[in-house]
Amino acid sequence: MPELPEVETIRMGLEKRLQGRTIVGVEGAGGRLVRHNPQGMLDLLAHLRDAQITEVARRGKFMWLRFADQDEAFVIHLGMSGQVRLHQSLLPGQVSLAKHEHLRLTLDDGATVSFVDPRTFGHLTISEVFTDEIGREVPTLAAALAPDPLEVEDRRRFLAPLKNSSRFVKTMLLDQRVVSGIGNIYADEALFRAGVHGERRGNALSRKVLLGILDSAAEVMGEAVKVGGTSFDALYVDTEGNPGYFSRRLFVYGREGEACANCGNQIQRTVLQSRSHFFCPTCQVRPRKKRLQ
DNA sequence: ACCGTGGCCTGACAGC
DNA sequence: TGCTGTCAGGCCACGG
Repeated sequence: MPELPEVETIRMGLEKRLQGRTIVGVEGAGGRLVRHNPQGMLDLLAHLRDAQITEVARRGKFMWLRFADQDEAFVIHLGMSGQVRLHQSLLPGQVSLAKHEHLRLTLDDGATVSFVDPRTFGHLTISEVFTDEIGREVPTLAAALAPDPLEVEDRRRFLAPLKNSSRFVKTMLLDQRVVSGIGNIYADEALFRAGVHGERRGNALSRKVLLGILDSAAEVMGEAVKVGGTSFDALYVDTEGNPGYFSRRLFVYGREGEACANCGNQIQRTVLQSRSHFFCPTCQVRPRKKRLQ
């Protein structure tokens, strides 16, 4: 579930408490979460044990820890239901891993970091890093990822694939190889703010309109980071267990039948590639339909 | 190369 | 208070 703002909220929470710390204890349950590791859970634990954390980094929805004297990063992807929780110390009765707790790290200050994921769509992976075309060190696991709109100021960098394709613009916003970090919530919010329907084709939109969509995406995600992201339920909470407060500032997502804040007409929901698409039918003009024979 | 669908999983919620 | 169906913030693999 978490998109860029939620992952960034968690990254900041981790950075505050993990940077400079050394991992003194590791406990892992294995299973689906480590499916991308060729060497499995034991190798992952071996990389983490006694490692000193130097950095907590993020691109799009991927997050990773870097360590002193290691070329490998510990990559965390939360999928739909992944959580990372910090505790000052081990609570009584917390000795063994809880249900859906797949990995637990103990730090040299006694704090613990737990990775929880009921649906196991997320993954935890050790991956080597390389230096990408904009000079950032990123894990090879995330090599196909485009940069995200909050790390690249010049949004023209994202234009070419959008402008040259006849795919739906919403589909491309969700394509992490085109621009990363945007998921279903923020795609709909960015399109609403830009006044563009998600079923417009990329090559049917002007560069100006496309840049406007990218600006809106950066703007809405930046605002969401400031209030800790979007929580609809207890599935998304930050590292301290607190929800984010951006759901009250969503204009269209999850608001089918409610009045559009801009024009007062009813927000509609449609399905695009098996996923909900929320939009205002008057503020976001649909593409012209081909005349049926 | 694209679109649409279904699958991966569990839990929450609505309606009966 | 069940039960059953539907849905979910991500992503990937099919088939057409």
